[in-house]
Amino acid sequence: MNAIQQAVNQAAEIILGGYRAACEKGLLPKAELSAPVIEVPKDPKNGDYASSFAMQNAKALRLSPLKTAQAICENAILENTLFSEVTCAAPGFINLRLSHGWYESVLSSIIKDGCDYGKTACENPKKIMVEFVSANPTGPMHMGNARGGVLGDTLAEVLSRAGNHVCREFYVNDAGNQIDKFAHSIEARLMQEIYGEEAFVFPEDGYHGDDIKALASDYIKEHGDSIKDAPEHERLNALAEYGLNRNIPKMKSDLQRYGIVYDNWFFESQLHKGSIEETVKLLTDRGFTYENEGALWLKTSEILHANLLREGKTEEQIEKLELKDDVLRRSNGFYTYFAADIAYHRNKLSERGFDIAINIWGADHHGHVARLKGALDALGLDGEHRLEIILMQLVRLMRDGEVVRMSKRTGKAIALSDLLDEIPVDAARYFFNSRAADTHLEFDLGLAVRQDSDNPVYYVQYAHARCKSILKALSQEGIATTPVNPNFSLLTDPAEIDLIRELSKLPEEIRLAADALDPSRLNRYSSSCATAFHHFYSICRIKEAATEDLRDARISLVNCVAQVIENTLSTLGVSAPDHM
RNA sequence: GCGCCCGUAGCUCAGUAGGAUAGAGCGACCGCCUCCUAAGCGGUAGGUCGGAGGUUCGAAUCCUCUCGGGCGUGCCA
Repeated sequence: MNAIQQAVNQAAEIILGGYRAACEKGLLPKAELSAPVIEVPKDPKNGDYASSFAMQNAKALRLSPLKTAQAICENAILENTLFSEVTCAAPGFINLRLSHGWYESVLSSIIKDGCDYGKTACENPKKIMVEFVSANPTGPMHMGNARGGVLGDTLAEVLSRAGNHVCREFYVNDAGNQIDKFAHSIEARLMQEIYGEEAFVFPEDGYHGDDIKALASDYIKEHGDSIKDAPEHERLNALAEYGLNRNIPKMKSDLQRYGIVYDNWFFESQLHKGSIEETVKLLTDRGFTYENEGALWLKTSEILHANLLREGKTEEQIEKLELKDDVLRRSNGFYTYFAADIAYHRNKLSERGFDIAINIWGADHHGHVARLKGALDALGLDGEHRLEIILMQLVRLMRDGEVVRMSKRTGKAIALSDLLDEIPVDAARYFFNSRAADTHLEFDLGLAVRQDSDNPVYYVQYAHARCKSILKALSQEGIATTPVNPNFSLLTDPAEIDLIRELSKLPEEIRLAADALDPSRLNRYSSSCATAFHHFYSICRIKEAATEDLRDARISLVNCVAQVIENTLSTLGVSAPDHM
C-alpha cells in the first residue's frame, strides 16, 4: 500500500474511531452509517484530507452535521497515526492534517526504492495483453498510429508498474482483402513503369500513395522485369510478399525510433491455417450461426439482444438499435476480417491465457466493439469483462490554422517517420500522451516543429536538469551530494512541504492511471511536480542554506525530486536529461 | 433515423464514485537575474461550466429534454 492510500485509509479509521468513542459517551446516536468518503480539499487551508462524513449521515443521525463533526473531532485519537490535527468546519466538514513525520517517511521511501519508486506490488497481478497500432502493412504509418503507439506503449508501461504482467503486441494484417488490393496496386505501378502509364489501368480502389510506386520500381531494380510474364496469381503473390517484407521491417524500425518495442508481432496469416475455421465451427456448434444466400452469418443481433436485456435495456430501446447480424464467411468462401478477429481474440484469451486483452482502436471502429465482445461471449470467453477496447479519437492535423485531411489513398498523409524527422521523440511522445484517448487531439504542425519552451515537455525536463546541475555544482565544491542520515525534520518551508506532497503522489498516480486505463494523467502529474520544484528552487537556497544540516536535507530532497521526475518520465518513455 | 465521443477563460485543455471561493498552460498586461541554468519565479485581467428543467442540505459532475461539432451505422479492413 502506498503512502497516500495509507493516509486515506487511516483518515477513515480515525473518523470512525471518533464516532464510536462519541457514541460510547452518549454524545452521538448509534446508527447504520455510510462509510466516510475521504477527499483532498481544494484549499490547503482546509487540511490535507477532508471528509463530508457528518453531512453524508446527517439524516441517519438526525443531528446537525456541524455538531456531529465536533463530537467526532473531540473524540478522535491521533496518537500513533500519520496525522497531527483534526478539526471541523462549517457546514460539517472534518479536516485532517498530516504530521511532519509522514512527509519525512515519503522521502525515506523514495531514497530506499530509487528507480522502483512509483511501482506497486500487486497482490493478484493480471496477465494483460495490450495490442496497439496494428497498422495495415500496406503503407506508411500516419499520425493516428503515432498517437496510438504512444498511448499503447505508455499504458502498457503503466499497467506493468502497477504490478501486472504485460505483453505488447502488434497484429499484422498480412492476409485478406487489403493484401489483394496491395498486390494489385503494386502490380499496376510495375506494369505502368514497364509499359507506360496508359498501358495498365490502376485499380480504382487501389492504394495511390507514392510508396507503392517506389515498391514497384525497387522490385524491378532488384529482380528485373521478368515478373511481368509470370502467371497473374504467381505475380501477385510475389509482389505482395515483396511489399510486406519491405513494409513490416520499416514499421518495426519506425516504431523503435519512437521508443516502442513489441514483445510479439502476431501475423493474421497464422490464423488462416485452421484457427479461423475452428473458431467458426465452435460458434456453429454452439448454435450461433446460420447460412443465408451462400454466406455464413453470426447471430450477432440475438447475442447482443440478450446482453442488452441483462444490462437492463428495454425491448423498445433495443428495437431502436436495429441490430444486424454479421457475415463470418462470404459467399465466395473467404472468411471476413471479423471472423479472423474473433479467432485472434480467442487465441489471446483462450489459447494464450491472457486474463485481459486491451485493444487500442481508432474511434472510427467503435461500431465493432459490441459485436466482437458479443462473439467472445458466444464462445464462453466473457468478452464483456475480459476485452477492453480503448477508442481513440482521431488526430486532427492542423497546418496554418487549417485542417489537413489524412488519407492513405491520396498519399498525402503525414507519415510517422516524417514526423520524427521534424520533432524530437521526447516532444512527440509527451505531446501524444497529453490528452485522454477519448478526446480529439489537435496537432498543429507549425507548433510541433518548434523546439522552444512552448512545448511543455521541456518544462519538466528542465526541472530534472536543474536538480542534476545543482548536485554537480555542489560536488565540484567538494560537498557530499548524497548526505548520510539527512535530517528531514528541518524541511518545514511551505514550498518544501508542497514539493514533498507532490513527490508522494507518484505511486498513486500510476495506480490511478492503470485503473482508468488513462496514462495521460501522468503528463499532468509530471508538470505539477516540476512546478512545485521550480517554486521551491526560487524560494529555498540550497548552497547558502542557513545551516549545513538544512543544506544536506535540501540536497537529499533534490535527489528525491530528480528520482521522481526520472521515474515519471521513464514511464512515459521520455528521457530525463542531466543538462539542457 | 439510430449509436459512440466532445462542448468549461481569447486559444488548447484539467476537474464527473456530487462538496468549501471552478483550475492550469499558452496569449495579454505588470514585476523579478551583483544570487545553485530566466527553457525559470511572482502577480493582474479574463467564466451565465452550450441551453432548459429535475433530483439534493449542496450539481461543471447524476437524470430528462434540447442545441452545436466529430465519427460511425459494408458479404471493407
